[in-house]
Amino acid sequence: MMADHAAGKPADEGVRGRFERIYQTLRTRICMLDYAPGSRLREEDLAGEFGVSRTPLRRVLVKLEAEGLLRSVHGVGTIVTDIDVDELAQVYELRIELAELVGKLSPVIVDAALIARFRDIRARCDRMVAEGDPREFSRINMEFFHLFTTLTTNEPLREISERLYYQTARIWLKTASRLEGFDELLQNEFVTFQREVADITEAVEHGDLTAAGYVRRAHIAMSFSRIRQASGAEAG
Amino acid sequence: MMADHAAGKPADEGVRGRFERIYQTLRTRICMLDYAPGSRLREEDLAGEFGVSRTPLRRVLVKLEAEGLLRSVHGVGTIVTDIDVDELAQVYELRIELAELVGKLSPVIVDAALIARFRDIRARCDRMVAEGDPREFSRINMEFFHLFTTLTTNEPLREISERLYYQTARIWLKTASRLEGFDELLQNEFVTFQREVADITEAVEHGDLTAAGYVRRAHIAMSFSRIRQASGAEAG
DNA sequence: TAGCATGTTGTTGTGCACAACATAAGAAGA
DNA sequence: TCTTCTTATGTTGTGCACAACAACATGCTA
Repeated sequence: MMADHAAGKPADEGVRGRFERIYQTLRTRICMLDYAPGSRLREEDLAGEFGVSRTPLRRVLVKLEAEGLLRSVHGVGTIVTDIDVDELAQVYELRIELAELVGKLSPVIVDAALIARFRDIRARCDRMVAEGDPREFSRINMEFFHLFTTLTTNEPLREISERLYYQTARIWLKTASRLEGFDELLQNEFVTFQREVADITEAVEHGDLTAAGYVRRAHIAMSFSRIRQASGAEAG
Repeated sequence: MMADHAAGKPADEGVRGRFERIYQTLRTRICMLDYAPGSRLREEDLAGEFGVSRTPLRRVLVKLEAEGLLRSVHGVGTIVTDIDVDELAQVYELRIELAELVGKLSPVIVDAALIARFRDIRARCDRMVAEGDPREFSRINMEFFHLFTTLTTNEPLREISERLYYQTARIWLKTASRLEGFDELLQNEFVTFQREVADITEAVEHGDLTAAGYVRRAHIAMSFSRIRQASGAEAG
């Protein structure tokens, strides 16, 4: 009856569950900039950390590479991809359209439990704004995204939205890290997101998922516009 | 100076090229029903056929499993997934919307070479209709899909459209195989597709990619409606 | 003869050793 | 001192052997 040496590692998880756990862990680290863009990872180190061999770990790396978050180069290493605002323009262009579709295709039946989840995250969002931590902002932003995608039951749409979201998730933190000192701009980002959460929550409360989709669409478009402006001001 | 023992295997292809070649080969076999839904594949056989070990081949199988075309079960085998019309409803729902987006997001500049490709496939489509072979229909349909996606330069949109297309590509051949003897229905399918190709070709000739997207959208929706009807008539 | 336990066979999953490859350091030469 | 070739080092890619697991066949028992 040996206990697991690592926390958060249930003994009854199958190979599929283990794969998912490692995958999500690494994906979160990349998107929270725990792994800086351009930095090198070693397969053996990661394998050792998660208590497996290189072989099953490589399956995770292959998937992350297919999603554009990593790049394995023979004889060099596994490099965390760098991101550029211009390269992400097409991804945002598509995310904008898919956000609208989330409110239109196969909408869920809104029940009390769903409304409660939106109200809960809205309350935590309000607290986050008071503190003003970019990292906490990114965390709640990620959580809110997952909640938003549950508004549709169209599974392919949810999968694709998730994939595109994680391709763009890093750019906000990366841009924000260059704006330290400009607290007004950061505070504006927090308040804007706060309004988005409030508006979408109220739309869900009224059962108007189409409206929720339009609000989300508009906010994604405006968010990217601000990111592009902040990057352009830096470069120009 | 050993010559390659297999045709279509250039010696200068990198590991990336080899991966893509094996991947597309297996994907085509699955979608052309060369591998019947539910049939079992052996990793070692496939590895031997392509002249590699199991290790690199498994990367291909992992990707095909992620796309829903295969299912690896420990101790059992690698099974070609079966497809159901009802399960594909959501995929079609999304494909319909993405087809419209292809004509709207980042449209390409239409030049003479692009028009020539559409006219070429239109001519071959006309010849196909005269012969009336379901397999040849599927092949041209696949080729036309790839040509259609070149109407947008939005790379994520093209990738996602491709993935969803191959998830649904088998259902037509599978449904058609049950309709042998109903030559009128098959001929109707051919002629309908012929009209789609003609309409989209003319839209491209006029540089109206938005219209091309709408035509494509309508045809995908109608095609799935007919497939659902044919399946329902069988079951009911 | 039905039911069950058990061994046998076949397949995918994993770990490990080595090959292929790229990079950087260092030495030799001009 | 600069250039260039060689060598050393470190990393990912591949092949192979074995473990984990499931399905099937076989024989034993009631």
